[in-house]
Amino acid sequence: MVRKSAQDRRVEVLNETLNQIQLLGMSAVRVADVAEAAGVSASLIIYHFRTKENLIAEALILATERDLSTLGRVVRDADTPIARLLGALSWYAPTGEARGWQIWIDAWSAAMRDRALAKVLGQLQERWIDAVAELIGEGVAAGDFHTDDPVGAASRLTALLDGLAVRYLVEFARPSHDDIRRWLIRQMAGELGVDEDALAAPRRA
Amino acid sequence: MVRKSAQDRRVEVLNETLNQIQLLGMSAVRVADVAEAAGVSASLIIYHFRTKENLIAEALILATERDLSTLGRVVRDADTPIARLLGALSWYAPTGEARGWQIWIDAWSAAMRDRALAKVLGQLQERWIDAVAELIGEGVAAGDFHTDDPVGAASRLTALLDGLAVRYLVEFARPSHDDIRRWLIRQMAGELGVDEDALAAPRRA
DNA sequence: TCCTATGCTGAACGGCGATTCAGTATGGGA
DNA sequence: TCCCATACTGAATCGCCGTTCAGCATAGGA
Repeated sequence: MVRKSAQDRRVEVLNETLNQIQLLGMSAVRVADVAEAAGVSASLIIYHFRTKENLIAEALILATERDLSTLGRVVRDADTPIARLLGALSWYAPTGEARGWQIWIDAWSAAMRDRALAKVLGQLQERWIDAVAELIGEGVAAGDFHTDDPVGAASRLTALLDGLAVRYLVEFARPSHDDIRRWLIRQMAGELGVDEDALAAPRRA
Repeated sequence: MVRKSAQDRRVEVLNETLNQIQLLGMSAVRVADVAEAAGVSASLIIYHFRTKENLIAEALILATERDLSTLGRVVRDADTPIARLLGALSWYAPTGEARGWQIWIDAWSAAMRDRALAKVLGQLQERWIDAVAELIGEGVAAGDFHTDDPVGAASRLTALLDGLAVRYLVEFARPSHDDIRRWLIRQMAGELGVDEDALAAPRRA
């Protein structure tokens, strides 16, 4: 065993924890699974995190931080309001690269009975809605979008995507990639008073 | 212990199972919890259902049947297309009387890793969408609604409600009853080309 | 170079919870 | 009335898994 600094080892283990949660589900992961996947002993994990509950809580916090910072990057990478909003929502959508979706569905289920977890999820969701609302606000200021309730529009857009995510990930009667994209654009058009075509091909506009 | 017919005992236990799932969560219920709540021994439950997994699977099947038959009743009880659709969706909404919502969120999480469960949920969801689509179709025929894609509209409406249900039930930044109702009506109006006012007060129309 | 703080381990522990089992008792048919 | 199929039970079993513990080993400062 290569000896590492506590800090390094912790993030290493947390990453593997996220992998395993995604693979096996939050309620099914065993400490031993994470240990094996990370190539360390189970006791090491307890040594660093004290309890399994702690391990999972920290892993979820790490995941929210990552998601939010990725969101920031995605937003910074586009220039027009339309492209930025579309980029953000496309990344949020279950068909995007956001690999963590399954984790959030697990987390919802757990959070219904876990105050602390509910709080973490609440912050994540609030920051998502705020970010989307802000993008919408920018678009309104630029004259691209038209709505008098950016926050409401952001809530509804993300809620629709949450609902679609469930259907996409649970694998039954799965809506196609294209359906989801089309529906997202339709919803944006309706909420923001934009032409669907302007959304469908923003780069060629 | 009063001795009952196997059939009676089974439904009794299944009901108590659903209660306990809602109370404790699908992954946390123990056979002993259900047994205690039902006033029987744990062995009785295994006697009737062979395994815990089975017990939960059967309970969920029962729950879907109930939901669907309640849906049928709700729909039958209203007369105009607008009232029927609104009734159905209001019942589906997490603010409605549908007491089982938490169970479905748990079930989503489990279904991501359980083919059989995913199939049950798929059927439930498909029948919901079909029913809603049919109501929309009726409304279109009657000239109340306008859309060329009833199934798509039904999918999006129910997906939005799924997403809102999560926010409502996880208890963080919970949208209010009224928000949800307003948003539902707004979405219906957008999807179906109806006046929001006609939806907001259908009985006085 | 040595020494120690600390990263790390394997083996054992402990308790929990599903399932088994051997047996009890009762409702309903003959 | 009697009898037995079967509903039902308590106690025991058994495997699983988080956590503890006693010690090992190494990086890095003195």
